[in-house]
Amino acid sequence: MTTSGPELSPKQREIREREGLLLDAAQGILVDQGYEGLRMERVAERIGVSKGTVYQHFGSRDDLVAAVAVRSSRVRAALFERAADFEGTTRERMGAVEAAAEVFFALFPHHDHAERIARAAHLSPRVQPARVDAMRAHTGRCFEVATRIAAEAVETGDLELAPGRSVQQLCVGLWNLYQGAFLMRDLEKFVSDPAIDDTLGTLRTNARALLDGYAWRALSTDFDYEPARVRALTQLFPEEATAGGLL
Amino acid sequence: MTTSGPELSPKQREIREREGLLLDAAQGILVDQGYEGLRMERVAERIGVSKGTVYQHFGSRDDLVAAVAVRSSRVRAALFERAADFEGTTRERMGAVEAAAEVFFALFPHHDHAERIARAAHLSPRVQPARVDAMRAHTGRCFEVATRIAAEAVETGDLELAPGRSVQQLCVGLWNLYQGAFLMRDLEKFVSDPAIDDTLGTLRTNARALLDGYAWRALSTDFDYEPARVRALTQLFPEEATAGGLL
DNA sequence: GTGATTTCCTGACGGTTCGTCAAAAAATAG
DNA sequence: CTATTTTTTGACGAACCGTCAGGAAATCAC
Repeated sequence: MTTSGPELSPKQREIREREGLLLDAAQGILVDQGYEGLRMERVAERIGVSKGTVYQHFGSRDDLVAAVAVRSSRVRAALFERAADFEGTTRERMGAVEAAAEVFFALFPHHDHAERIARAAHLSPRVQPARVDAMRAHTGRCFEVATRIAAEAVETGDLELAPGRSVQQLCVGLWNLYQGAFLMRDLEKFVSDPAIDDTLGTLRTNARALLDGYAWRALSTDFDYEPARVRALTQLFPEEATAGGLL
Repeated sequence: MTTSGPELSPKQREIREREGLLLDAAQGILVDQGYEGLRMERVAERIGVSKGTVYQHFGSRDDLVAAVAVRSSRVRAALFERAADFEGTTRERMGAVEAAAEVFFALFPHHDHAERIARAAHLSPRVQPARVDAMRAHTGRCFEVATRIAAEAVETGDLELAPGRSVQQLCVGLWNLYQGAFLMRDLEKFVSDPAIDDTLGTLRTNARALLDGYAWRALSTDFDYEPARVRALTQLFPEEATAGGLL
C-alpha cells in the first residue's frame, strides 16, 4: 500500500531521496534562522545542488515552507493516531493524545511557524493547492482522533455535556490551548514568569482544567492522571519522548 | 498627562498626524493583502508621499508592521482596563474582560498577524527595541487586569485553587484560548465545521469551561452569564461592540 | 519681505533575492 | 558509440528594500 515501487530507476530514486534532504535542510534553516533566513540558494548549497534544482521540487519559497509543514503535520497525525490505541479510561486516553501533542511540541519547534505560512490565505497562490489539502487532511486526522474519544466518553457516560456544549467545541478548546502554547514559546524568550517559563506544565494544567470544566469524569482534582501520562509516554513514544526531553 | 503640547509648529503637527495616516494605510494593506502585499512604496502612495518619507517614521518594513501591532495592542490594553471597572461578582468581571477580548478580536482582525511579526525573534534586529518593549508593556497590562481580578477572587473565596494551580496559569490559559481563536479564524476560511464557524461562540464556551474547571464560582452550569456579558458590552463598549457586530 | 539656515522630501541608485530559461551536462535508449 | 531524453546549472530580468545626495519647503533673523 505504501510503495511497492513501480520500477524506479536509480536516478529517480536519487531525486526522491533528495526531496527529503531538501526538506531537512529547509527545516534546519527554519529552526535556527527563521523564515527570513530561508534563502533558496542556501538551501541548495546545503545539499550541494544549484538553485534551479530546488525549483524542480518546489514551485516557490513558500511552497517549500509549506512542504516542511506538511511533513511535520503528517508526523503529528501519526503520533495522535498511535495515541488513539492507548488502553485506559476515556479521559486517560485523551490524556495520551495530549501527551502526543506534547511530544510533537517538543520535537518540532519550527512547526507552527511553517504551518501558518502554509495556510496564510494571501500566500496560497504560491503554494501548491495539494499541499494545503494535505495540511488540512492531517489536521483533520488529529481532530478525528480527539473527537472520537470524546464521543465515546459521551456514550459511556464519562462525559455529560451541558446544554450548548459539544465534543467539537471541546476539541477546538484543547486545540486552541495547544496552539496558544506554541505562540507562548516565542513570548518565553522575552518575558520571565513562572507560568510562562514552564510552557508545557501550564498547558497540562489548563488542558486538565478545561476537561474538568466540561465535567469529564474522573475530574483531575479527584484523580491523579500523572501515572497514566507517564505510562503513555513510555509505552507509546519511548524514543520520541526521550529525544524531546520529556522523560 | 497625555499631550499638554510643548509648542509644536504646524509642520511638526502635520508630521505627527502623518504617522497615524501611515499606520492606517499599512493596516489597511495588511488586512486585505497580508504581509507579503505590504510594499513600502504602496504605503507611501496611499497617503501621497514618497518612500523616503515613510523611512523617516519607520526604520524598516518590519518596524512599520510592528508599529501597527503596537498601536492596536495599546487599544486592547485600554479595552481591558475599561473592563476592569465593571461592577459585578469576580467572575462577572472576568467575563467583562473576555468581552473586551471579543471586541478587540472583532475590530482588529489583522492584529495577530502583525503582533507575531513584531515579536518574531529573527526579525527583531530590524524592529526598534522600543516597539518590542511597548508591545510587551501593553500585553503586560492585559495580563495584569486579568490577574488582579483572579487574585481578588481568591481573596474573596470565589476561587479556591487546587494544589499546583495558580492565577497566572489560569490567565495564561484564557490567553491561549483567545490566541488560538485568532489562529482558528484563518482556518475558518478552509474548513467548515459548526464549532469552527462560530469562532467567538466556541471561544466563549471554552473560556467558561476553563473557569468552571478552575472551580471559579458561580459555575457557568449553575448560573447564566449571558446577561452580564450583554450588560458589559452595552455598558462598557457600546460603540465598539456595535461596530464589531457583537450587538 | 527677503535672504540665510535649518529641516524635510524626493526618486534615482546599489544591493539582494526570487523565479525563469536557454544552454550544458548527465542519464538513458538504441 | 551515437541519438534522444532528462536533468542540472547559473546567468538573467524583475521586484523590492533601504540609502542618500540634491532639491524643495519651512523656519528664522532682521
